[in-house]
Amino acid sequence: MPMREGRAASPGAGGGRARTRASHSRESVLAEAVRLLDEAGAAGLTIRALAARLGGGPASIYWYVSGRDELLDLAADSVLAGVLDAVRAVGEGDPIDDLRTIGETLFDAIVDRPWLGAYALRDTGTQPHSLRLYEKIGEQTLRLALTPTQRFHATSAVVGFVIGTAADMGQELPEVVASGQMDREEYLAQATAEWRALDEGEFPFIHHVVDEFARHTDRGQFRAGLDLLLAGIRLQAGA
Amino acid sequence: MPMREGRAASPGAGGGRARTRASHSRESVLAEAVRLLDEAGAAGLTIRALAARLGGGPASIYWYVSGRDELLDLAADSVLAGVLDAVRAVGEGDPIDDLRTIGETLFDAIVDRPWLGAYALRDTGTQPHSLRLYEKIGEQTLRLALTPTQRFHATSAVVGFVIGTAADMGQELPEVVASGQMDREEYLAQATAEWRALDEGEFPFIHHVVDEFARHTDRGQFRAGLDLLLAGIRLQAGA
DNA sequence: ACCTGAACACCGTTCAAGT
DNA sequence: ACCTGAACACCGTTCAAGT
Repeated sequence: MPMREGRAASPGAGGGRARTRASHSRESVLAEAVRLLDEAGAAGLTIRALAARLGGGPASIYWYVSGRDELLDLAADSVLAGVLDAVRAVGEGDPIDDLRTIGETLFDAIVDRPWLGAYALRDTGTQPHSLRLYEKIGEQTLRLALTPTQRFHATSAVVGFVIGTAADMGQELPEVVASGQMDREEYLAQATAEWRALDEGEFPFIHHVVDEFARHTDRGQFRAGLDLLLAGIRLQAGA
Repeated sequence: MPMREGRAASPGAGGGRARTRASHSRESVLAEAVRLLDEAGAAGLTIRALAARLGGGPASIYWYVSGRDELLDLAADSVLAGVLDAVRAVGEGDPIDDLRTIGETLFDAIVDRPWLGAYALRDTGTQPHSLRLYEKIGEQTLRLALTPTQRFHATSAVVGFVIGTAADMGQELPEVVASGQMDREEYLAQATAEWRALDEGEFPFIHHVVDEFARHTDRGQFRAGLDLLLAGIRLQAGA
């Protein structure tokens, strides 16, 4: 694991002498990885494409990162710095409300960057910002009348729900939208039509909620689910 | 999309004439895919490996399936037949208890087959068993005093929590366990040690729950979170 | 109808060698 | 200390051709 502190030797800064050899830094590698991920998704982040954009060969990446997996882990974690910053002031209000605020901020970040879902908050050992975000969420439960076990479970549940739901929604649109053949509205309309075509005796629930489905937004659905979970936590805390 | 009904022309059945050309069926392709997934995980399911095990060339797979993605989708869905069967009799008890039973059964199936997490209940349009499982979960909410919108949200929340949490836990152990260098206990011990080494002033929550973390089981953690969500749903239904 | 052969256009990763 | 060149051992997918 060759992990050094990046010394920020960004090309083109200063001197003006013509460069023949490419030179990166850990920060620039991760920043470019994030840019590539934003443009092309997780599948688009290849070692070779990343190296090409940095102006070097594939092998150079391995100086900064042990492999593609670690690259994804670190790139995802680096983005959580922004989430952490956005919730820095949270923690003075009603604890449940604050949990909701943090959860929504994290959810929005993943909706913005669907590739985040699969890698955010995965390994607190290698992801420093994930660790701090987990801590931040957990701290809200310290202000609730719960046992340590209950706090641990409540925090895990919130994290699991937010990440799980967001990750699921991020990849929800199968192939069609990704390839630009269809937008979200068309997709919803088609799925709705398929649901209506099902036998009503065999699928009573589907028919019962098909109108809700047609109207739903991912964010509203997430918000409602999070509120149910938070209601359960509040009940347990007797608050 | 060349999707025909499989006609089950499994080799070796009947005649006894020596076969020179490989011959599959859609069912045998999916069954072998599941076997490969169980042995080697999602990364191990390559078109080439699958074809080799079926005794043919890679191109033959494309007769039964439009590509690797559809293969994963269908293989995952095929396994849900077992889950559906296991919960067929559920639906006569307390609705919340029945939701818990279905949720746990699905969770256990994903723990057994970690590759399931990323593909189960993803697209009701192409996954018939996922559709039926979603219907089954939703039907329990029909017996609760909720509005259609609330039923839709409750069902989505349960599905999201179960799949999300299970998927997360299925890939939770990063590299070390997969490569067999470390078992779960060692991993937990190391992570616990790292948590204890953190500054207590900066990470009060981590220190507060480190003992719980050291003792926790994935299933217990899942169960506790699901109960919090179900408590929220029960509260909303006034039951 | 269903499979083969062979190619196309990629991958991640390693490692000796260079600077 | 950090990067290049070049190779190794793979991939998914396509498509004309065969049976």
